[in-house]
Amino acid sequence: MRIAEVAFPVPLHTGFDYFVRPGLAVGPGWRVRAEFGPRRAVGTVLRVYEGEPKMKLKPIEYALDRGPALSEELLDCALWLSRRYGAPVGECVRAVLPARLRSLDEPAEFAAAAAAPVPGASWQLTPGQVRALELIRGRVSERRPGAFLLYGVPASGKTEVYLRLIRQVVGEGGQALFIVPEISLTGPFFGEFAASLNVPVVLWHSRLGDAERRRSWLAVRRGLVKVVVGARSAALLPFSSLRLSVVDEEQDESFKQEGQAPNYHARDVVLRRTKAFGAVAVLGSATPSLESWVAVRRGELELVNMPERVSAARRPAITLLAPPAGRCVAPELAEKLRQRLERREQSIVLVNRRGHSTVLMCFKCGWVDRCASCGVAKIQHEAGPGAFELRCHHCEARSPLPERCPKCANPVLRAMGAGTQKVVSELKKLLPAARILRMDRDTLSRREQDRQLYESFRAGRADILVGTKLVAKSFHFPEVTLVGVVDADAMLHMPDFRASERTMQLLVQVAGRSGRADKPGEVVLQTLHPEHLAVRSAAAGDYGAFVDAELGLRRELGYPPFCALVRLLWSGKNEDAVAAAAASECGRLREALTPCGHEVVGPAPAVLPKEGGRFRYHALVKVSDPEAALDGVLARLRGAALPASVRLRINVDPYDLF
DNA sequence: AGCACGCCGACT
DNA sequence: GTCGGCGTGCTC
Repeated sequence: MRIAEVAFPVPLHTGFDYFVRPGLAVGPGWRVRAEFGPRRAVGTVLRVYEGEPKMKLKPIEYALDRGPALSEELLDCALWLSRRYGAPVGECVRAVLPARLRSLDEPAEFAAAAAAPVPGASWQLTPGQVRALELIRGRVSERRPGAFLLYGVPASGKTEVYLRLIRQVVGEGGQALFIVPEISLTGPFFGEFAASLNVPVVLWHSRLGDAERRRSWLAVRRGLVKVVVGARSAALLPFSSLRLSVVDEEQDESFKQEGQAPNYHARDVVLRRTKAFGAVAVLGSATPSLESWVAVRRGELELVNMPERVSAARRPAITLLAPPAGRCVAPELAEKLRQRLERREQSIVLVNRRGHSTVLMCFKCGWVDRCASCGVAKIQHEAGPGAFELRCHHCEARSPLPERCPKCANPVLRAMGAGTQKVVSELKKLLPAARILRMDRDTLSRREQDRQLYESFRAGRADILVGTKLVAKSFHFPEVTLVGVVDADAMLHMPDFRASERTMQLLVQVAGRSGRADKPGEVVLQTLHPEHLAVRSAAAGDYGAFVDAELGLRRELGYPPFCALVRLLWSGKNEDAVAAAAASECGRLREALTPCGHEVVGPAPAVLPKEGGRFRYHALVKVSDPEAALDGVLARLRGAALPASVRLRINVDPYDLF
């Protein structure tokens, strides 16, 4: 009897066997409809085999299409996602299929956004660019697979290298994938980039509507689309003739999908799929992730160095300052801002937090207002001129500012620290003539405002841009000659082993915004920890020294990239049941894994202790030898029995440890 | 995730 | 009496 194993889009780790009627054409990757429990559902065939079933099988009713919806390569990718990230197969299959795919027989013509022709770049390439292009181009045209880490200091012209490689591949008829961070935020700015490619480009990100998503997906599958510029999910598109993949800012955390299974990392998916196509992958960064450095040492990535900045651009001068008491901006920084104002040059001020200030606290009893549904401290926001409210930065719930402590009635409630709003109002007082723009998640939440904001700053209609780390992204503001960081060490104190790496990368990136053109740039970092490795190396512009030292620390402490982490998150409405399930499972895991040299940390209430009325407990498994042991650990976790009221989420290589 | 089944509270 | 709440269990 012919049997088909079918995956359904449900959070279950198994496929389900169905009887295949003689004469029914189905195979791996085909979409089929069948009875699934009390309902009928569309599933995807994982494999077809000949066998005698142990139980009575239901039949497949029919196939939705006349061929497979998923190529062998893409189905294989879905199965790999499931294994690598411990995610239910059906959800992995769903992740590589567009929502509401009706049929595969839609019209074949496809007009991608037309690109305005741009004169070919004629400027002189740096020796680094020439070397990089020779090496990678050769590999592309010889059709030899390869994976490169393009390590280029800020302003070394990585984008020009990407563009030339993409044009080459398109000229040879192949497909190119270009993945960039946060395209849903920066998407509006990519028009000019797409135009400079001079070929039809498809933008792929999470804000696309169903119809456009479906059309683009099918066009990529048919090979009608040659270039995709997209967010992380573009790594899961159904390429037919992929020849080149580029991941820009490869260290960026937005490439890791958190929150929803499968918790994949687009960088890893790209590397695997590009290899499957025998194609060339390029990971580019001025501040590569420690994972990629280790991959270079292991020979999995080839390092390509671009140490020179293009044209006359020089590295900005960097000054360290102690943060001033009682205010946000030190007099020295204020003075430098004033000088820029006089010279009609622009400045960027980075603040790590949106809102007005940090936690609101009662100075008598220590009471802190926490969000009822998330359990985290609320942040003070300026709702209007001089009017304040509290906001939960997790769920965005708002509440009025209490006049006195609800616990001890003490009227003295104080908010510490500084957010973007407070820095803006302080700067307005210090520099009344300055035209100041603010850019953070709050200002970008209003549609189209982001583009206006960006354009008015670039057009010189403002003098100072105050913002969160969004301002560190690769926008080009040629008139910026000063970058100030109000709280350079804000992230260092996060209880997270990546705190140092994140700080270093952010500081290098934001410093790179200063002095790009012929005007020399300057950077001021306000920090209480000028001696800290991340701050010191950022100030010295020595990423290599940072990487060496930090890798030493990671190895010593047994953190990635020298082990794999698996974060386990149990949640449920009954806190006792959640805690008990977490404890017993951790006990069993510890018993099984400790003898193998792995470590189980926890369980403990999650840093975000509640979400949507569900209590959360978490634990961390450190897998010391991921190559050999990760599969086994994940298999053990999948098999774990749980009470029905408790849900377990598995996150492999987590970035979110809260 | 759906969806059914089952066992307790306030309605016509 | 039964409509409906959501805890529990199952899906080839």
